[in-house]
Amino acid sequence: MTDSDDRGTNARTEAPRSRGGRPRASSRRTLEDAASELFLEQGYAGTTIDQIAQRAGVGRNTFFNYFAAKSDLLWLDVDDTIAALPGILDATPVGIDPSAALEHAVTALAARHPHGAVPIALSQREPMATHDEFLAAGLSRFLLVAHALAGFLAARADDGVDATIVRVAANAVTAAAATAAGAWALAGVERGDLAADVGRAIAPVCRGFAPQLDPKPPA
Amino acid sequence: MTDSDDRGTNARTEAPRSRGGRPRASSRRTLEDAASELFLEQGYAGTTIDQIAQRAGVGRNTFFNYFAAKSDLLWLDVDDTIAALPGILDATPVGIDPSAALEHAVTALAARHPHGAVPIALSQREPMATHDEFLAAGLSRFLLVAHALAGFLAARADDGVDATIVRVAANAVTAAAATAAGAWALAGVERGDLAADVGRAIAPVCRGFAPQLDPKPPA
DNA sequence: CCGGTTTCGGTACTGAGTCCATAATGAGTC
DNA sequence: GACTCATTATGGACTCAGTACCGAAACCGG
Repeated sequence: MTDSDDRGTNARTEAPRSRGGRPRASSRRTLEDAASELFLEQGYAGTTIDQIAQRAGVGRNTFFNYFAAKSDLLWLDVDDTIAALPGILDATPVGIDPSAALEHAVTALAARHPHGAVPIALSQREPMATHDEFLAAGLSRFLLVAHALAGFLAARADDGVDATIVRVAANAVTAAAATAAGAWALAGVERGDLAADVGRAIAPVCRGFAPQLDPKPPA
Repeated sequence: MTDSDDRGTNARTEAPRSRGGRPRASSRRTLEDAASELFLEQGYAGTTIDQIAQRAGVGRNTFFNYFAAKSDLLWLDVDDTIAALPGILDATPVGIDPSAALEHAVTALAARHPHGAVPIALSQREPMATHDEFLAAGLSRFLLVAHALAGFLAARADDGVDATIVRVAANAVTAAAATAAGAWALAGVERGDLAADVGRAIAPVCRGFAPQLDPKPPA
């Protein structure tokens, strides 16, 4: 996650292919599938990038053309949903209070997430034993979301609102949502509606920050 | 942070030295100092563990006897404060509502933190350029705190309270506190009272979760 | 066919973290 | 003092992620 260029974390856009050039022999998908298989067989830590590339029929360097780090493979589904966040924020109605808009946007994001899309590491917890690296890579996603929410809040809240409290609220809401999403993912087959779970989790936080974020009624 | 044994993250206890054995030639402190110097001179990424060990007059492997990972060096002061959390939780009065107890404990923890103790990476941000690794290592600390708070809440809250909401509340409070602490650390010399800042940040969260965490008044 | 552009693939390198075998040191014991 | 035992230090060898570089392959428009 040290990159800000094309490849890696948030670059799932399928190759703009501006002009010419050699075609991408092994579409990103092939690497994802190879990795998923190997992770199931040998676990995450027990799988090397060489093996992934080899099974995908590709050179080792090609792997790094598509992913910035091995740990990015653990968050594929989540990255798709995160990529939709900016659009959702833009589409959030403007007439409502900032705290309500925040709650609305995050719930909408959760609703957009495919029901079966559970990160590899969470759906196969036992054979993985990666907790640390998995979570560390997850923090990058957390920060992306929290940063986007903070910008959203700052734009909608009164100018008088302290910038720090905006970031605190954004991070707290993100943490609540992430916790609920994690519990949802770990619930296994009998998991229910992600949006409902996330909504229940963030509602208290939004309520708590509402007095400071929302404009006072003029009365 | 892959370890649960003596060394690493949370082992700042100064050598119980139960019985005999070769003396610890280079007390952990020497390594910390050597690392701090080198980080200032060359930045975090530009400093290798070999260099740190060499300046401390110690073999490379000895470094790993005291720290589980290079990134642990970035969080020395924070680890000290986190180590005090269990004691603070135990000392929190039992007569009050769980949400108030949570707020009280976290504020007390912040109050205990030494005023000048700012993590290396935050106090010297420009020359470091490590944001990613720094934050990833920080997540381990976050989880330690959040887990402790969740256990605390679970013990104090009504039995009827959903376990997930307890974890959501603990994580949201931890996120709020961490955000405020980060802003405090980045504020530079004119930073004020950490406990006050943290208190302001977590109060809305605690207030928001109070209806679900605290026992209903019998009336 | 030719320049331009992009990807592919190999080699080589750095550095973190692990493993292991061995040496050094000290405490307790006889 | 000699012996044993536990603890720590140290060095060598190893794996693997991630980076840098370069030449070759493949496609594009002209």
